[in-house]
Amino acid sequence: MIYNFTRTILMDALSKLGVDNVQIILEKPKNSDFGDLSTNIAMQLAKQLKKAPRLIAQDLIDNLNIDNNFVQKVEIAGAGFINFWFSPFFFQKMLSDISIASENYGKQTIGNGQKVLVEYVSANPTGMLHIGHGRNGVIGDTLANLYDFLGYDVTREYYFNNAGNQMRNLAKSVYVRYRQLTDAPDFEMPEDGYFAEYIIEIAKKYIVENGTEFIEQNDKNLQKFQKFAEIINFENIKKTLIDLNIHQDTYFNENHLYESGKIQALLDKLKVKDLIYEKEDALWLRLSALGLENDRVAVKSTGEPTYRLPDIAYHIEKFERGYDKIVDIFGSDHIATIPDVIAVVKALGYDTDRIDVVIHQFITLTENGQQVKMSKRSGKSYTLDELIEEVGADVVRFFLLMRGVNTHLEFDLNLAKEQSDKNPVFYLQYAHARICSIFEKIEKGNIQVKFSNNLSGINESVEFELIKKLAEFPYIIQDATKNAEPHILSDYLRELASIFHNFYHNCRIIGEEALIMSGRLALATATKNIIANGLNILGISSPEKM
RNA sequence: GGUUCCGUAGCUCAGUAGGAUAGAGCACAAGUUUCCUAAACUUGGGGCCACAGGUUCGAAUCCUGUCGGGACCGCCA
Repeated sequence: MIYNFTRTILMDALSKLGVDNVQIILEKPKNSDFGDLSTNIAMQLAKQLKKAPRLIAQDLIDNLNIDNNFVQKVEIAGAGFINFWFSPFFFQKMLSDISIASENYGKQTIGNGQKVLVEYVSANPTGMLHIGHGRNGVIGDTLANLYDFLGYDVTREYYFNNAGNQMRNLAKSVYVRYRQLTDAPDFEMPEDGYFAEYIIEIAKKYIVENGTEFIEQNDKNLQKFQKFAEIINFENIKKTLIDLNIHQDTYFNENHLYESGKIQALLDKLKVKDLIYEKEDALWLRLSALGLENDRVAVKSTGEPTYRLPDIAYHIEKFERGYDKIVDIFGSDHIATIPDVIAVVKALGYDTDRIDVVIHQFITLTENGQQVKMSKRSGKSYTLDELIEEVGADVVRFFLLMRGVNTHLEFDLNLAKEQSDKNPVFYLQYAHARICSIFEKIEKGNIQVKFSNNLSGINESVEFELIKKLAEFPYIIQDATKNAEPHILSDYLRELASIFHNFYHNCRIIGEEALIMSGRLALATATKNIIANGLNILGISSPEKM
């Protein structure tokens, strides 16, 4: 509100000076000596107008149509900043608007019902999810929540491949474990097999359900083991996702692309466009014609396609399903392959600007200051299940979301396990619980509260600080979504909680005179709603008691 | 060797449409409770923003290079 208000009066003044089409940057000064809001527009225009910034600033102020009910003071400072101070009445009005919107404050319609597909997790059913999948899933799920909050029509998709090499490997590994448990203790695991403990569990389960009769190693039998393992793995994965409060609407099987003929259709199209050619019995994508470094194999000499072909077909499929926006969440291990896929999809005539690829970096787990190695081969990797079990879903989600997606985040197990004030999750949740307890006290103590629209009881600077922070919420949501950075929201909530705790410490609610009490209750209610909404978007619970 | 991410306080990290004195949490030190939850609040010390150049009124932020760490560079996905 202060942003729109200030932008409007500035634009008005600018047009009086004959300046149009400039973007006005408004920011909250770090130092409160510089007012409630600040703009550097005069400095921005210095070059264009060939005039000293401070003189431009003065011209602007002279032309500002200032309503003294809203604006207390405007000053020029430093090299040419224009600083605004707002009136208590304005802050009261802001709080009033926030209160009227109630739980819907911050919800927006800018998405306008546009269809967004967010794809995340997308782990193949070869085993348990690990912490890397967790980061992927939690980022995707939170972005989906954000889009939803902004009024987009969101579909959450999980893409998987239950065929191919990795799955055959899995089948073989389970089969070997089965043989080891039945007739052949010395049967050797394939070199690139899955060595993790759960493979043995699957084999044991197979025995429980099917007995221990001798099973010959052949394709048909391996198929049976594969299907068996796949079903168990998917059950486990889905359970883990639910435990972490990650939701998916649709599961898309890569195989569908083959069965429906989409892969063949893609190959045909590529041939027509001369983007594919044969060399050494394989089919190669002519990526060099699309501005990329090297051509890559699309179909191996064995006749099997590489992952590139279905990836391209899948993106086309997404376009054809009519999505306005396509969001992919990938780990940094995919970073090299994405340009290939995008380039081909673009060459086939699709508007790839609608694709937003979010790449997150890897995680390092530390315990007692030591890095916990995560190795797939040895099977010693920490599973998501174990992590959730140990520290709880709220903590896992928050820790995975509290850093920029582009940082190599360090997951400190000791800190995560800490059930104390050191753990940043509880700081937020505690603010929520504190507010709830005020209302509980009022209810139980039969305290009379007269709610009124008159917020003139709000006059302390801590209260204004809190209102300013509350008013940022809608912009924070937009920012976090646009930049695909959930941590923008978690950082904001932490700051909000901090200002609230400060307010709580300085301003009593119960027992104050009616006007002050009702005003502060409105403030507490608004804070509670925003924390609850924010935590909900992050997929974290808002406890009423702690 | 190439591509890419990162390098900011003792530790973990914000800040990168160029702007005012570079911030937060933790750790460390000192304080706050007859009063709505002390899982809280207040105050303090702590910095060659990896390094070197460049662009300009102004650079942690943009450009070039160097160094250090992660990821990727396959007829694996």
